[in-house]
Amino acid sequence: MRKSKLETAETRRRIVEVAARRFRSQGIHATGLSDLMSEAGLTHGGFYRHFESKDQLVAEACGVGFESVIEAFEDAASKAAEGEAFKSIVGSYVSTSHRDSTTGGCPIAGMGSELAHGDEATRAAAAKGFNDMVDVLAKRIRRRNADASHSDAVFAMAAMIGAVTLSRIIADPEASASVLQTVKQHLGAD
Amino acid sequence: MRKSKLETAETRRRIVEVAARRFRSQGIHATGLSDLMSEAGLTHGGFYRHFESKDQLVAEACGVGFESVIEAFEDAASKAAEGEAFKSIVGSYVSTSHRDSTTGGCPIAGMGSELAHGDEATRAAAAKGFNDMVDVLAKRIRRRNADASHSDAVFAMAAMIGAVTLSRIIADPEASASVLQTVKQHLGAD
DNA sequence: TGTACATCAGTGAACGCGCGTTCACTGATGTAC
DNA sequence: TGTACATCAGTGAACGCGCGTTCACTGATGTAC
Repeated sequence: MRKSKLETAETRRRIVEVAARRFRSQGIHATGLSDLMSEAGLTHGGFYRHFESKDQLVAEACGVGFESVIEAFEDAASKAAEGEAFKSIVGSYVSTSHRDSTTGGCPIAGMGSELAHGDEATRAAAAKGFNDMVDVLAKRIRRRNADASHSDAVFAMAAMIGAVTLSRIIADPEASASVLQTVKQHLGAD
Repeated sequence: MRKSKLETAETRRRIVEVAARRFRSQGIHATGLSDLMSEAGLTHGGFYRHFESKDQLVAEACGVGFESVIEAFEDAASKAAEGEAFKSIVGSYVSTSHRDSTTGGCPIAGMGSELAHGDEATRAAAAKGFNDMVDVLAKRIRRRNADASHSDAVFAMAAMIGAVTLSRIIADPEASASVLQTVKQHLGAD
């Protein structure tokens, strides 16, 4: 039953992608490896041919999750009109469609409180992801100097993450959307 | 072995308090009822004399958690100089001591991503807690009208929640504190 | 290039464990007379 | 106020279940000659 190197790499990639989706949408603790593996078309026994532990998968899935967010940032920026890239990024992040995204979304918004209790590699991946998001955002902020842009980007990201986290907790659709709208407006992206 | 009504009420209160502490510091899924009960000085079998389910306890513990945060808000405000109440509240929330608090802290910062998957009562308790925090904060914001103060308070809370969530994920103490400092500064509370 | 053998991806059963929940039981509390 | 009985808080064992992890096995892939 041995698979070719290509197939093996493909399988591994598929497991990480499924994990990145499920961890973000359901949470880390709430997602079992058996479910994950069967969604990837495998039985759970094979998991340890690819990973040392669930923790290792969490860290990798976290990294992959951020990659998709960074891509979305770049996308939003490139589609925006001249000088509107910042607004475009904020608008795409602080949105009902990000809130309702079951397959993707920002790892910090989706599993933030669980990441705080993650192992070293997981927290490192999350911190790197955050820094990457900040850097992409900072580049789109017009300020007198780079430090000011960076500081503005950190602040904006904190508000954006808080907004999406809150919007997912608040069950009433109007109240939930209102939080998003308020934060978007205060960041000058409405 | 039956206990008096007073003792029963006291026991129940103790379970909720222990739960409010542990859920916030370790997360909901990561906290077992057996651990909880033994920390409250009981065996786990007695749990269902007080609660219908773990979910019910989660909702109540969430409510109790917010009460302590509201208290901290009022405390910070009352100790502040004239016109500095807003700064004082933000400063106490966006702080390393809140970040490092193992026994308390804001339920949304401590278990935000898990609350998003909570049952109806839990999410209702969380939404109420958020609105309460916003209201207390809004009262301390001097603005032309109440709506503007409320809007400012929602925005500030989102940034504050994001900041503490992030600071708990980022392992490097300097980088973690820097996020807190940046957000505090942008909210005018440094 | 062909052959013999080692490697290892994936299977499926099993491991020990802790989870939330249930239950028979105990005996002090609360209540009805 | 005193007594008989029902209630029920708490115990400790057990329930079924799913968790993360391990392992013997299969057989195609990869490798060495």
